[in-house]
This record gives sequence, structure tokens and C-alpha cells, in this order.
Amino acid sequence: MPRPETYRALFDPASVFAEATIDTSRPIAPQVYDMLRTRIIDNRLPPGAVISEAETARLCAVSRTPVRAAIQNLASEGLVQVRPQVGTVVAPLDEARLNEAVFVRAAIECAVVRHLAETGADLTGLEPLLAAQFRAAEHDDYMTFFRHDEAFHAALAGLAGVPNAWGLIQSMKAHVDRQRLALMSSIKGRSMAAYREHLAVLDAISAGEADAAEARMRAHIHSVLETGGASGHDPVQDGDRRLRVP
Amino acid sequence: MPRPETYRALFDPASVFAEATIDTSRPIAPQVYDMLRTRIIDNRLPPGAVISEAETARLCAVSRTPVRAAIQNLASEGLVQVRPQVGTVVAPLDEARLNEAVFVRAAIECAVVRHLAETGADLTGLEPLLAAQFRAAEHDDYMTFFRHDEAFHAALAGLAGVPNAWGLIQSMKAHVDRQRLALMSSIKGRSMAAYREHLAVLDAISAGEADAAEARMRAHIHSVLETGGASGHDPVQDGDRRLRVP
DNA sequence: CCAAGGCTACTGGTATACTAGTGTTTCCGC
DNA sequence: GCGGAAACACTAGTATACCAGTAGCCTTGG
Repeated sequence: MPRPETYRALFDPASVFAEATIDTSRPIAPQVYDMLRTRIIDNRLPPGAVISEAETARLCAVSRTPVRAAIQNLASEGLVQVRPQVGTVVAPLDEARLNEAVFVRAAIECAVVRHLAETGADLTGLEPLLAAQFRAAEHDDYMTFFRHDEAFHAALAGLAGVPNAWGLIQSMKAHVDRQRLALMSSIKGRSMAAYREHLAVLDAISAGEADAAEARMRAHIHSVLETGGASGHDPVQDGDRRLRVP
Repeated sequence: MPRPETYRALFDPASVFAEATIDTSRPIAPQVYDMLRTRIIDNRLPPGAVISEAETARLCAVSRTPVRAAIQNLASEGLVQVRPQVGTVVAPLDEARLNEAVFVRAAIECAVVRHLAETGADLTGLEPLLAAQFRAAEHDDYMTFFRHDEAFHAALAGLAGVPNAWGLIQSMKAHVDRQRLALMSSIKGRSMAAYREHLAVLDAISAGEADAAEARMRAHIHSVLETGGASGHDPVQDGDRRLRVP
């Protein structure tokens, strides 16, 4: 019996890459990167999934070259592990890395809000973002809230004059989101709670209370850890010994 | 008259790539990456220098493929700017980015030393690193001190359980080092001063004084800004209009 | 003399071919 | 039936060839 399709080791590639249409008139590599990254974060490509350059290229109807570029970027973020001459797999969920991401994010974002509070930044530009968050939270639409949440934190970094810092955070946050999206989307009211935490942080900034702003931001960021460990763990991963994850 | 070699626009490639020997028996792409990154940071490839994939490949006697991979990594760090169908140039010195790097680094490393102080970490493993720093500082050998300094800060992050955070910092720090190496190497006694600052930070950690540790680390990191702006600016950059830096 | 437009040489992006290395599978000897 | 070795299938890494797009140069028409 021939070896099964690598992707089929964990899932059906036809469904995972169903809407994976690549626009060949635009740069291909970034599109492949975004597609793979999205599917890793939302667990359509679960930890341990084998990603073959050749098969991905075939499924996307492109050559291996842009696929390789995309995978290299994912590897530099730590989202996939490339083992030369062996294969590429989606990185396993790592609690240490999760804690590290929260630590780093808290450190940067606490410094950001402290800076904003101490310099008396103008927060009026954030109003539309907050309104969008509230609407999404009202419907408990976490996926929509997630997008506006990202924009909110990115805007805070921009206001503090450190726009690139958000890029750094994102590369670490991806590891968190892989668990968060699985956890939070099923927790009723989490969006509204996060929205209220955002408001509390902004209130402290507006009042110039740097210590309070920092403390509230820290609590907000750490809240992702309170839902309890690696419960987003995929049981399939352990059941399939064909996976070559160390 | 034919167009001059692109590298010659700013410098002599024969000297810049003099010792650039690639070991083809090992993975090539990382070697090219390290080589280019080192030369960008130590200003042998100054801001605005044009990096041609084809010419780099020729000078290193390899194909364009690993060179492309290396340049893509540099681009993701922001050390080079790739403009499709136009060219790749070493990113200009950007004071905003410098300040941002210091801000981010301070945020993370202050949180690291605070955590170490609060948890009462064992610092004995750092002794050899400090000894090496002292030896380099005694001879005012900043390049050697620089390496041990990197290892020291990386070790602190490792002790705090956030080893990947140092990787993040490095990607931002590269922008700082491009200026720091030009500045510090000519400042007598800076190495010894940095060594003493390290000692002061460790003393505070050992004493469990989190606030003091954080404050001293912040001062240590901010010291790079005190030598005054973008004085590492290369006048050649402005004199050569062939450069296509926006 | 000057301006406008085509020409040319170069760029990075993509596709394809080939290589060295690895893990599995299968088949042969016991 | 079992153990081991060799062949196989697949991997990522590298080399090469081709492509579309850009920008400066040079010719040409005014």
C-alpha cells in the first residue's frame, strides 16, 4: 500500500485548502504565508500536522519557490519546525512558549500604557475601534472581536510611537492565539469582558494613572492564562503515531 | 561606459567579502545570512548600500536561491528593504526605530530582572560570563566585550524562562548595534562602565530589590542613547546620488 | 538646446530540475 | 517467524532558467 497523502495523516486537505485560491497576478509568497498562518492559528492545521512543500505547492497550483519562502517565514516565527531532508511539521503547543509570550507581551504593553499615561496621550482616535468591539461583543462574535482587539492593541503601540513592537508581539501572540481561539470562542461573554478591560485601561491612561493602567493591562493580558492550561490540545495528535513530532 | 558594479557604488566588494568563504558542505543560506547581517551591523555594508542577489551569489560562489532566503530573513528584521523589480538596499538609520528598539528592549529586560529579583534566581551561572567581560573591558576590547555582553543578556532571559525573548530583542537590537558599534568602539572605557552596570544589576537581583534591579537595567539600556543621536551617520550616503534610497 | 519616448540592462519573483540525505518498507537469509 | 540489510520513496536544499517590471540612458523630433 502506498504511503497516504501527508496531509491526510491528520485531516482532509481538500477541506483545509478549499477556499485557498491564490491570485497569481499578485505576489504569491505572502498569500501562501497568510493562508498557512491563518490555518495554523485557527487549528485547521493542528500541532503535529505535516506540511509538505511539494504538496502545498500542488494544492495551491503554484511552484515550490513561494511556498518555501512562506514556510521559512513561519519557521522564523516558530510556528513550524523545518527538519532538513525530513519534513516540516506544525509546531506542537508548548506551555513554556505560551507563558513566555504572555510575559513578553505584558512587558511591552504595560510599558506602552505607562508611557501613554505619563505623556497624556490623546485617545480619541481609539473611539471607533472601541465601538466596533462593543458591537461584536454584544453579539458574542468572538472572531470579529478578535480582529478589532488586534487593531486596538496595535493602535496603542502606534500611539506610543513603537509601531514595530506590535509586529514583534504578533509573532509571539500567534502561539497564544492557537489556544485562545479554541478556548475563548466557546466562552460566552468573554468578548464583553475583554471590552470592559479595554475601557478600564483607557480610563486609567486618561486619568494619568500610570500604575493603574499598567496593572490593568497586565491583568488583561494574563487573563488568557486563566482558562486553564493546554486544554486546547488535540487528542488526534497523540493517537496518530505516523506523526514525526519529537 | 557600462554601469559600475552595484556594490562599488558605496564600497569595494573585494574587501567587504574578502573573508566571505562559504562552506558548501553545510547549509548555505544561514551562512550567507550571518555574513550579510554581520556586515550590515558593523557598517561594512552601510545604510543605503545596494545588495544585488545575483552579485552576492557570484561573490559567494553560490546560487541565488540561498542568497534570496538570507535576504528575506534580513528583510523580515527590517535590516534591508526589498523593492520588487527595483533592488534591495540596506535600511537607512532611523532614529525612531532606534528609540523603539531601546523602548522594547528596556520593557522586556526590566521585566526579566524584576522577575529574577522577585523569584530569587540563582545567578552563579553568570560568573564566567562576567569574568570574560571584565577581561575584555580591561583591554578596552569592545568587539570582544560586545559578544560577551550579548551572551550575558541572553543568559538573563534564559534564567527567567523566556529564552525566545532574547531572539526578539536581537532582531530589534540589530538596528541599535549598527550605531552602537560605530560609537562605542571609539569611546575609551565604555566597556568597563557597562561591566560595572551589569554588576550593579546583579547585585540588586541578588538582594531581591526588584525596583532597583529594574531601574538599573533601564539606565543600562538607555545609556546607548546618551552618546547623542545619529552621529554614526555615514556622510558617503548623502554624497552618492546613485543610491536609490527613498 | 531641450524634452519626450523608446531602448536596454538590470532587478527581484517564479518555475523547474537536480542533489544529498533520511525514514520506511520490503525482501532475503537464517 | 524473525532480524537485518538494501532498495525505495519522499524530504528539503540548491542550482538554473525564464519572466515581468522598473529605471536610467540615449536617441530623436521639435
